Formats: sequence, C-alpha cells, structure tokens
Amino acid sequence: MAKTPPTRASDPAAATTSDTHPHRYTARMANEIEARWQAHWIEHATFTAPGPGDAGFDAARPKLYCLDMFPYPSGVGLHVGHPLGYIATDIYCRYKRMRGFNVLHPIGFDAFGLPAEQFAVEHGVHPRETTQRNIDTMVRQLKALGLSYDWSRELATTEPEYYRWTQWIFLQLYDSWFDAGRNMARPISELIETLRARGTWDDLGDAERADLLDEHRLAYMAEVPVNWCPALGTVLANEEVTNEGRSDRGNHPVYKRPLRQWMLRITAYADRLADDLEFVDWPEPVKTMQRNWIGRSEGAMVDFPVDGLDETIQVFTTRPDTLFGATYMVLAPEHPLVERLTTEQQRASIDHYRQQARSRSDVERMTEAGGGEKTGVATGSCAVNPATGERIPIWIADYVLMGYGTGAIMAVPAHDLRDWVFARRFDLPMRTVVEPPAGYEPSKEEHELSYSDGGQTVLPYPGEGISVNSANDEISLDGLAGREATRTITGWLEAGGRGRFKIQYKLRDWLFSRQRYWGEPFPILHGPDGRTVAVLERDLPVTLPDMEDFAPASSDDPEAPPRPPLARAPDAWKYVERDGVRYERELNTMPQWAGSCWYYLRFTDVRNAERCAGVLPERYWMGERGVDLYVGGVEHAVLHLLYARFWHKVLYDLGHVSTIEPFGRLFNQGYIQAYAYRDARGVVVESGEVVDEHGAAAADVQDRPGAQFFHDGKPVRREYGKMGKSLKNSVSPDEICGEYGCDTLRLYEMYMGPLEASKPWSTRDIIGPFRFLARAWRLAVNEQTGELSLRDDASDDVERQLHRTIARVGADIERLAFNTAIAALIEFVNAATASGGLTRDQLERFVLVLSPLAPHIAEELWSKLGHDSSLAYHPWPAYDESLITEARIELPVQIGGKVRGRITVPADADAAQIEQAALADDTVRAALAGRTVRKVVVVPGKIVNIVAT
RNA sequence: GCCGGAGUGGCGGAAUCGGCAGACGCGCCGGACUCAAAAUCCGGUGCCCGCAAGGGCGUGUGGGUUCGAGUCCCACCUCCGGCACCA
Repeated sequence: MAKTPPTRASDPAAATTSDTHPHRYTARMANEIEARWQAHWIEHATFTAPGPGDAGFDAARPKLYCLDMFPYPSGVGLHVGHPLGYIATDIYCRYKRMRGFNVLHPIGFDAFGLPAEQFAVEHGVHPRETTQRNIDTMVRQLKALGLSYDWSRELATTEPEYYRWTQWIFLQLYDSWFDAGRNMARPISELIETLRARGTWDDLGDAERADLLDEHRLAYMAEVPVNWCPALGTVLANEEVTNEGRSDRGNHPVYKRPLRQWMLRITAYADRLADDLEFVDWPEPVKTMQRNWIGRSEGAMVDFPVDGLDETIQVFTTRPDTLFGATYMVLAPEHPLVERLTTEQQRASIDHYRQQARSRSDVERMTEAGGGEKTGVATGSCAVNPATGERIPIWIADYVLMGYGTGAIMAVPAHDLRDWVFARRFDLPMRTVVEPPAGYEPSKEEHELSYSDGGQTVLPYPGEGISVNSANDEISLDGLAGREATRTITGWLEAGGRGRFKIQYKLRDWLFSRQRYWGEPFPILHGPDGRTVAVLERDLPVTLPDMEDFAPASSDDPEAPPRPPLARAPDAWKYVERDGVRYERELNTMPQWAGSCWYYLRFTDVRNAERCAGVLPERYWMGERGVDLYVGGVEHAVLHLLYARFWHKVLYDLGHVSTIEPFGRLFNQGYIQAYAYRDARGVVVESGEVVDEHGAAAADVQDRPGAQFFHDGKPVRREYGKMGKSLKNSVSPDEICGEYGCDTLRLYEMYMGPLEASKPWSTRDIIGPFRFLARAWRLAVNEQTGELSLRDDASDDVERQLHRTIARVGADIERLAFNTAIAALIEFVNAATASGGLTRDQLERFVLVLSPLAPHIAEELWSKLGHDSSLAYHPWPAYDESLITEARIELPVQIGGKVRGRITVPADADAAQIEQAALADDTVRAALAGRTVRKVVVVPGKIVNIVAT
C-alpha cells in the first residue's frame, strides 16, 4: 500500500475546525458525520431488502436486482480502483429506492482461489484464516464507503452452506446429458429410455452401459493436454509459463502432457450461447467477443488417406472450395498420428522438434505463427489429396494447435497467408485454384508476401472467387463462385464418403479440475473398478478436510503421476464405504469459476437450506430478465460470463431457474490507472515516494511537461498502467477517506469521467469535489452558528434551475452518467450561492437530489431540516417541464459553416420564421453583403446555415 | 498473432440523434479580504496574429461523404484490455 503523501499546507480539507468558522465542512466533520450515518444504517437495517414471504415485503413495487461482480478478498485490501463500480451501483440503487423500487443489492466474496493457497504454502497459515481476515478487512473498507448493501445477504463461496450447492449443481451436470434433438439438457435417466427405444441398451452389459452413460454426461472425464510442472507438482496457466517454457515461479521446467481431467460439455450449448446474446442488453463489443470466442464456422471435415498406411487424417476446413489447391498437410506436433507417420530417416529431427514444441507456451506459438519465423519438420510420409489423387507431404509445425479443430490442417498455400509463408520457407509446391474477382486490389500484407517468378509477380489470394484448376474425373468446380464451389465439393465428398459438411466451434469443453487444496471438493467417488459414482445428495456438502500441509507433491520426473494436495488428506476423509465397496474420493478440486457461476442465484435466497434458491424469491428477483444491472470489468467479457451463462442454461433446462439468461443488462466500468516508476535496474519503486527535481511529490506535478522524477535521489523512468500491487502505484481508499471523507471520494471517483472509460487517478484533483461539498454545506448551514441558513422568498431563476437540475441528475443517473450529474449539481450550487441562498423547500429538494451521490452529508442536512428518519426511501422530487423549457431561444447563424451571427426566436418558431429572422439580422446581412444566397438550411431549435457565393 | 476498445486545452473530461467544440472540475494568472499567509470570495484562461476591433487555426495522421463531421466511411499511427489453470 502506498504511503500517505505529504499533506500540503494549502489543503482546506486538512484544516481542523477553524476558530473563525466552527461549523465549516472539514475532513474531521465529514468523518464524524459519515461514521454516525454508517452506524445508523446498520443499526436500523436500512438497506435490508425483504423478499417474497419476508415481513415488510411489498409485492406491488417493481423490483431492481443490481449486482457488482464478485470480488476476491485480496490480502492487501482495496485500492481506490476497486470501488469504482461499487460506488456507481450504490448511487443507482439509492436512486431507484427513492423511485419506489424494491432493490436487491447484495455483496459476497469469491473466496476460494490460488493466492490464499500460495500464501498458505509460503507462510504456513491456513487459507481459511487468511481468507477470513481478508474478508473482514474488505467488509470494513466497503462499509466505510457508505455502500448500501443488504449485509444480511453477505456470503462467501468457501462456506460449506454455500459450496454444498456448488457441488449440487455439479451433480446436476454429472447426472445430465444433452439431447441434441431437443437442444437441451435432460436427466441421464431419460437417456436410458431413449437408448432403450433406439435398441442400444438392453443388449449391453453393465460395464458397457455405464460407459455409454459416462460418454454422454455434461460432466465427464477426458485426457487433455496441460502445462505440467513436476517440480511444483501442479498444472500451470499459460500466463504462468515463461516464453522459455519454464515456470514463472521458481523457473522450473514445464511440459505439455495429457492429464485425465473433469470436463464440462459447454460446447453442447455453443449455439444457444451465441444465439441468446440477442436477448440481452449488453455492450455490443462484449457480445462480439463472446461470439468470436464461441467461433462458429461452417465448412467440411475432409479425410485424407495416408499413403501406404491404413490411416486417415481428418481435417476441418472452412474453405473446401480450395481442396484442389491442398499441396501438403500440417499436423500439430502433439497429434497422435505423428508417431506412426514418422519415417526412420526423419525420426531424429521430428523427436527433437516435438521435444522443443512441448516446452513452448501456446501464447508464444500463436505469436510466432503470424509475424515471426515459421518452423516445422517433414514426417517423411505422404497423404493423398482426395480431390486430385496426388501424394502430398505431411509436416508437423507448431503453428497448428492441437486444441483447434482436429489438430491437423490441409495447407493451401496459394490461398492462405500462413500456409503461404510456410510453403515459401520450406519450398513446398503451390497451386492456384481460385481467381480473384476483376479489379481486386491486394492488401498491403499480400503485397509484402509477393515474390517475382520469371518477371511475373506472384501473390497469395486468401479471399473467395471463381474456382480454376479444380477438376477430376468425377467433378469440376471450374467457373463456380466460392459458395457454389463449396456446396458442390462438399456434396461430392459426402457422396463418396470422403468427408462431410461440418459446423465447427473454436469453443472447447471446459477443463474443470484443479490440482489444488483451496477449492470445492468434487462430490464424486472412484470405485475399485475405475468407475465414478456421485456422492448422494443427502451427504452433501463434501467438506474440505482439515490439513496441515497442502503443498502439492513435487518431483523431478516429468512422467510422475500428479499427487494433488488432497492425496495427503486423512484416510477417514479419502475413503468412503458404500454397500461394502471401498471408494476413493476425487482428489482434485473445482476451479475458482465454480463459485462465481451461480452466486447471483444464491443472493435471492441466501439462507435456504433446502434448495440452492427458493422458487418464489428466485422468480421474483430474477424476474423476466434476470439481474437487471450487472456491473464489472470488461476482463470478464468472455470466461466468467460465458461459464455462468452455461450453468444457468443447464439449470433452466432442468427446471431450477425461470429465465433463459442470468444477466439482462451488463455494464463494464473502466479501470483506474496511475503513473508508476521504475529505477535504473527496471525495478518498480513505490510511487508515493517519488519526487520531481525540486523535491515536490510526483503526484502533485505529474502533468508538468518535462518534469524529471527521482526515487531515493536516483532518477526513475515513468510509465502508466492499471493501479495495483504489481506497479506499486496503489492508493488506499482508507487514506483518501481519512483526508477528505468518503462522500468526497465517492464524488471524485464518479466525477473523473465516464464510468465505462479507463482514467488516470490524480490525488491533486480530489480537492474539487471536496470544495463542492463544502460550498453545498455553506449554502445550507451558517458556518458560525451551525444553524440552517435559509431565505423566505424564492428566486424564480433559482427555482427554474433547481427544476432543471432535478431533471438532469435523474436522467444522468438513469444512464449511469454520474460525471455529468455531478457537474449539474455543481452548477446549481454555484448559481444558488451567487443568488443568495435557498428556501427550506428548495434546500430539501436539493438535498434529496444530492443524496444518492453523497449520502452522508445529505442525511445530515436532511436531519438538520427536521426529519427524524433516513431519506433513503423518500420519493425523488418532481420537476415541472414548463419551468425548464425557455420561451425564446438563441440560435447561431452560420454562413458557409462558420458562425457569423445569432438570432433570438420563439422556441416553437418554424423553419420559415427562423429563415426570415436570420436573413433580417443586421450582422448576417452585413456578412452577406455582395454575395448571393444559394441555399438556407434551417434546423429548428438548433441552427441556421446559409450557403452563399 | 487473433479478438475487443480508446485517442478532444497544461491535466481529467463535456458535446445524449450529423448542428455554436472545450460544460464542469484541477492547475495556472489577476483582484478582494488579511499585519502576513492559508482558507474563502470575484474575474480571466484552446493555440497563433493584433494595442484593439477583429481575423486565422484547431478534436492522433491522411483521404472521403455532407449545407454542416469530435460524431459517419476508408487507410494508417499510438496506447490500453482479453486469449481458456490470475480473477
């Protein structure tokens, strides 16, 4: 955490109550007011939201379910970037309560996860303890911001009462299959009936039956390649693997190896996850990212027989129309056929290449695939192009990934840029089979890839066009356009059993096991026969066993079997006897996503011991469109939101929830960024300790051009990025609350800019919102006596501006534009101050309009105005439209697009009247002297533009 | 590499539907108050030319559409986010 920057003497907030103005709004007063009202709200349970069946529930009111994305309780507490979204939703919820909504606004903690476990391994403290401590810190910090959560609904994913239902949902997945005909999940018991009806059940033995069912489950086990680090005894994320193929932590070797893991069949829902995006009100970029992630593409699966072996290589291609141009094939180095395809001559180089590829990260492989050098090795074998009958060489190269499609491609170098680069490098043949349309202009990239052959420039052409050179004895594509050619060749492949039409997704099934301790145990038992059975529902939850040592077992042997921490759990936990058979529990745990996949459901009925959420509360709060407003960072655009939608759809199919989508409206808040500084060695230094060449704190002079920065007397380089621990540029909300009060912090964070934009933190600017609150206070309260200072007669101008302010602030809060709402309030206070103050009635309305944004000072003024209960549920003030609209308005008159005059006309004047007034205006006539008016464009209420020559 | 986003004064930003670019705040400059300073209050502040009146330029760069472009279209540059085991 950053050190408190030195307080400047000029800080009015830092001044304690002055002798001359004993009742001035200072940080000390703000802190006193804030502590008092925060205690009041808790004591009176002001923001506890009753649901259906609870006392005080009013079913007649509309509901609003407003949710912040689940926070992880980090060890260092909050920095000022975290609460940005929380403050926004708090303002919105406070406003909606005043508008008469039943508001569900809960908070909880996504408390399983890696950091607590790693801390535990390093420091020997049980993750349960650190997690609890971190939650306590965060709750304290959140409460200190005056956030109006319903604290009675607080939960953590680590509570057995919660993860009992996470396990229960996993069992729903385990006990279901996807009925492709009905496009929905159904209980596995119904699969038996379906199979029996099809005649593929009764003849089978028990083992075969069990296998058949397991193959269909939405939760199933499979071998998948992972980044295995034997020294750490665990699987690593791509980001934890360095470019050199070693572990980020400890620099140990990492190997790609297949591991038997739990998988969830999210691919079955690919179409629904893509199609149902149509029904949600989400930012369009997020929908696009999800669609791209799902990556639906149509094409063909084509079988290439291997020459001289009884094998075929399956490839997926989106461009079957270019099949005649496939002049070689490329397999991923991990492809299972590589072993058989490698000739003795090539054995050594293939083995060497595969060894190398094994220790390269996927990200690096993808990055090099485009710009950098392509690498690859020939297997020595050939396949047969089914269209041309030609023998084509088979290579392996790491630009082909095992995870996409079939892990093999047909290479069409003339019409695919990556294949082109590869073919040029290794001198492989090319054949042009598609002609670009007339007038086609090659892109810059295509030009760069071109080469000269006997004076002729040869270019790749990756687009669609007219097929050429594409005929054999049975079929010809020549002369056909792309789509027609695709249809024709696909039909020919199908007829000859050489391939078929195929919809392919980029989306892969969800790898759901982790070799970790601090996660939900699977409710699964492994029998001596190697089969799995589910833990009985009445035996849930399967609680995490208490352990002293939860470090994974490390080894030097890359082939050593993984031993997750739970392998060392007491036997009493590990082994379960049922019907005389001894079962071993599943020793992996679930990923952190699991708990965050359904927490929004639990919040609707958080203490229910019978169900994951009661029917009535779920129906009421999830209503027609699920969560009405879901606010969080765009970093969750794909994974969390896709996983949660998937679980929700399964629960919907099985009848446990009432909406097809969980989150009706999504909003992404931006990041708070800040300057960070690195010393000569490249080490990040504490931003709060950096000064400029005059010794002034860096935060005070950060935008001065040419400033130089020093840490500990040595020059440092400045950079800019997301606030956080890694850049040591965090600013704690505790610090800012202490120095200015949390109402000021709330206003500042909202005033910085649009909620959705990322923006730089500037401690220097906080004084602005503080001054605004001090002026608002001064407008209402006599700084000498502490009494209200009110006037008796209302100024018409102030009254009109108050109506405008009420209208603007309300509309701005509705569209989450808090920065402009605050600007409107500032303008009002400045105008009211200049005009000499407010009447009691005006002050009351102003306080109400201020209250969602700065609730503590508003409650304090409200009570000074003589109210003895909170204003949290007081109706939002009304405004009179007729007082807002002006009778006469000023319009700019442009000549040739430049403003040359202004006219004042009645607000409802029509185009003809406005044109007449414009042409009659003296300045306009002077500017037009000697010119001919060609055209007059009038936009009533906006502008006049005269075109003259 | 692939996918997504953003570039407006010294700084954060405003301009909601193609219609007066720079609301509001920070900073800075000047004034009032004060023995003095802070706080507070009042005024000024896009850049260039000009004593002024006034004029010219101006929303990352280059083109285009339009009576009119920060906003729409094309190309480019720079920065930021995600990429499946960080959450």
